[in-house]
Order: sequence, then C-alpha cells, then structure tokens
Amino acid sequence: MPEGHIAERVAREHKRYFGRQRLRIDSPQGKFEHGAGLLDGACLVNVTAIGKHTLHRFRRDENAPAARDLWMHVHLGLYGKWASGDLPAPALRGMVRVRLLGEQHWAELRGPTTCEVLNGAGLKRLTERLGEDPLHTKLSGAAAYAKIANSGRPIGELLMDQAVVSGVGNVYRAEVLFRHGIAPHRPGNRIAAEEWTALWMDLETLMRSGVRLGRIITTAAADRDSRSRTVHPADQYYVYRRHGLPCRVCGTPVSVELAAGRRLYYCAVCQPA
DNA sequence: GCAAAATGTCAAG
DNA sequence: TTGACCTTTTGCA
Repeated sequence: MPEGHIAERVAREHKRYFGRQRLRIDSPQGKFEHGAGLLDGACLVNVTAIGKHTLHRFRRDENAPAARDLWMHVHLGLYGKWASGDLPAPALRGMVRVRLLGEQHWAELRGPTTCEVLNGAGLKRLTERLGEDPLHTKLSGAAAYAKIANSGRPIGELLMDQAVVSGVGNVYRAEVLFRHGIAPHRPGNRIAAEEWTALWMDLETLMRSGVRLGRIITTAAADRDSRSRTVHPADQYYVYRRHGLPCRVCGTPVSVELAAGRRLYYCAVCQPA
C-alpha cells in the first residue's frame, strides 16, 4: 500500500511493461471514460513518480511536438491499487477505474483518490506544489530543510506535509523518527542541520529498500535478511501500529496519539521530548 | 451479511 | 477539527 515507494515501483514496472507501446486504455467502471478516450491508442513515452503521484506520459503521434503530450496522473490515496500481469487479461471483476493493455501485459487500477489527464501546464502546477522526494537522488534535502528550519510546526507533521517532503506517509514518518530518536512533537526549527541530513539519508535508504521489496521494513530484521522474504510481518516495524507492545529497544509500551487526524506512533523513552 | 479498517487528501465549518 | 470520498479485505455476528 501506498507511500512513495509504491508510486516509484509502479512507475518502473509500467515503464518496463508498456514503455514505447501504443496502449489500449479504457475505464470499465466509467469514472475515467473521458480521460481514457483522450489517451486510448496513444504511445506511452515514459512513466515517472513524484512523491505519491505517478505520471504516465503519452504522445499521440510520433511527430507531434512534445508540448502537446498528455499525462495520466494517478494518486492511489489510502486504498487505491494497481494490479498487473501477462496477457491475456483476467475477466473483469469489481470496480476497475482504468485498464491498460499493451503488447504483452495488462494493468488495472482500482480505488485511486485521483486519476486524471493533465497537460504540460497541469503537470507544472502539480510538481510546483510538491516538496523534495527522497527517492530522487539528485536532491539533497536542502530545500526541505529550509522549510523545516523555519517552521515551529512539529517535525512529525512537517514530514507528512507533501509540500515539504513528498512521498513520506504515516509509516515512514513514524519509523524514521524512531530510528533517529527524535520525538515527533519537536518543532522543525529545533532540528539541527546534521540531524536533518541523517534523517534525509535514512529516508532515501528506507524508501529505496521499499521500492525493491514492495513493502516497508525498517527494523534490523531487514539488515539481517536483505531479501526480506522471511521477515515476518510482526517484525517489519519499530513503532508503526505497535502501540501498547513493548518497544524493541527499551521495552516501554509504544505510544499512539491522534495528530492531524492520523495515528502517530512513537516511543516516549527512545524519542524523548 | 454488515461494519470497520487501510501506509491519503481536500474542503467545509 | 471533521466529514466525504475512492474500494477491497477482514472480522464478527
């Protein structure tokens, strides 16, 4: 399920399955009928991810200017999901917002919060409102830190703000703060530059591993077993959804509280105020 | 058979 | 801060 690592994983898979192909695109459920009509039969030029967003770039004619390219913009939200496989495509089941058919593969999208067609201007508007993505290796996290260091808002909230850092969700937020012993309540302007550098580098490491594994594993279990196949779900996280269970490091029961409508998990001892 | 939950976002009050 | 929205899966009657 969907934080930035899933968006990146989908982008890579779809590029491999469908890149440079003219795709059949439809919306069996009907909610994307108009968009599918715009894109059906066009060539998929590229697929990229920014934060939790994926962007399928289409060009209708080989000779058409790139300025007329269109993007299918998808945000999975809380429970959106892509499925895919080798042709033939399975019989339709349930609510399929978008179906892609390529030369050898199919893909189906269910339950996204956003699925729309953007032109170049729309894409620009989207990217301008997103903060740095730790999966984009050229980025240093400096722009994100400039926002954090100037804010009195808690770091736990800043990490979830897609205009500050894009791609981090509730799991990575909780886990990375635990790994660095930082209380989620600490104001951004009290995060030292060295602390931020370490957090940013760790986010990159954790999210890269998430892209590779298809799931988030932040505990030492992942270091011991880099393939992660044998890492039991109960050993995936330090604090996420472990409230009431003993902290893996100090044994104190893990805390949970509601912050900005989301459950926030942390260890009050390992992440002191 | 039905309610609740799930790694998210936006807009209304 | 709350509710609405997108859909499937899980758990309990």
